[in-house]
Amino acid sequence: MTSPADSIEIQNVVASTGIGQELDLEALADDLPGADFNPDNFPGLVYRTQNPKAAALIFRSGKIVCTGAKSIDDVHEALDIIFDKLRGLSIPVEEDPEITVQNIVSSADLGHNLNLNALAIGLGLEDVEYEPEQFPGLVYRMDEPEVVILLFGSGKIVITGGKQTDDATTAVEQIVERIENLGLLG
Amino acid sequence: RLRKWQERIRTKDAGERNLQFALSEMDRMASALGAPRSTREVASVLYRRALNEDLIRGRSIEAVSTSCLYAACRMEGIPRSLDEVTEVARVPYKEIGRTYRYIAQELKLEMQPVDPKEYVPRFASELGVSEEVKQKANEIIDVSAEQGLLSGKSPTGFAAAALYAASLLCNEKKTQREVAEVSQVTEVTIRNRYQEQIEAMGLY
DNA sequence: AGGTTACTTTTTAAAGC
DNA sequence: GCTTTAAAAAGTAACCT
Repeated sequence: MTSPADSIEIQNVVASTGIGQELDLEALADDLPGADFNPDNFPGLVYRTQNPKAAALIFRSGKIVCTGAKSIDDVHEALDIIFDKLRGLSIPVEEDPEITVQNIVSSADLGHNLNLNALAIGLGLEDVEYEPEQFPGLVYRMDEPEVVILLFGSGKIVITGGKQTDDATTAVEQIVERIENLGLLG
Repeated sequence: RLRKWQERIRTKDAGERNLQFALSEMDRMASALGAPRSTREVASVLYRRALNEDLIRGRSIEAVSTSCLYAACRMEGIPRSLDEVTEVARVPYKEIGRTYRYIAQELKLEMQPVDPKEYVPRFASELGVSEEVKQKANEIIDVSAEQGLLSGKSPTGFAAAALYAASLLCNEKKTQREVAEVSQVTEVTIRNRYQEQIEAMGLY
C-alpha cells in the first residue's frame, strides 16, 4: 500500500543568500556568458546554471535569489557554481555564504478523484478559495504547517509555501486525514 | 481642531460622492447586463459594507463596484460570467477576479461555486430553444456532475456543452458556434465537455 | 479537427518604482 | 501594487496547419 506521502516530489526550491559585496551588474553582464540583465525591466541580473538546472537573480547589493532547483542539495550546488564564477572574475566571495531556503514547491497524488465542490463546503468555505471559472484548482490555506495546497479534480495536489522538507509530508498527511474524515476520499 | 473637523467633512463628502459614483456605475453595468433591480440592491448593500469595513483602500472604486455586482448576480442565482462582466466593466478581467476574491473573503460571503444550471435559463432564451431543451440540459448537468465530471471545470463551459447536447437530443439543433457565442466559451471547450457528458449519459 | 504555445492559480526572495 | 525567476497541477484560449 503506497501512501500519498510517498508520492511527494519536490518540484522547485527557492533560496536566498548574499556574497557580502556590492556588485557592478553592468560589468558582470559583460563578463558572465549567458547572463541576462535588463535594468529597465528588472533590477536583478539573471544567470542560469545547467547542472543542476537553476536560475539565479543577482542584485547590485550582492544578494542572490536561486530558484528552479529540484532539491536543497541542488540549490547549494548551483550557488557554489555561481560563487566560483564570481571568484573567477576576481570578485571576493565569503567562504560559505549563508543560504536560506525560502520556499519549497512539491507535488503529490492522493490517488483518488476529488469532488472539489463537496470539498470546498467540507473544508469550510471561509478557508477555501475555489473559483473554477478562474482556475481549476481548489486553494486551501493550512495553518500547521503553514502552507498553501492546491487540490485538483484528479487528486493531484501542489504544496507550496513550506520552508522545511518535511512540511510537505506533514501537510499531505493532514489533508488526507481531513478529506478522509469528510468521507470525500475514494 | 478645526482642520480635523474640516478634513472629516471633506472625507465624508468624498466618501458620499464616491458612493454615488459607485452606485451609478453598478446601475449602468447592471442595465447593460440585464440584471434585475433586486441584484442592484444586493450589489449596493455589498458596496456599502465594503465601504464601512474600509475594504476600498488601495483598490479602485470601479473594481470594487464591478466585483460587488458580480457577487450580487451569483448570490441572486442569476450569475454573469467574469467574461460577461468584463465586457461592460472599465477594469480588466484579472483585476475584477482578484478584487472579487478579496471582497468575498473579507465580507465572509462564503460564496458557493456557481451551479452550471443557473446559466441554462439565460443561455437557452438567448438561443431560443424550448423548455424541453432546458430540462434536458439540466438533466445532463446533474448526471454528469454526479459522476464527478464537474470538478475544476468552468460552469459556463459545462452549461454550454449541456445545452448543445440537449439541443441535439431534442431535435432542435443549435451549432457549436451559436452556443459558443451566447456562452462566451470557445467551440473547443464545448466539444470537449460535450464528449464527456454524452459518455456520462451513456449516449455515445 | 488537432497540435503547440501560453496564460490562469499559489509560494518566495531580491531592489526600486 | 508592479516588475523577474522557477515549478507543479488542469482548464481554457489563441494561433497555425
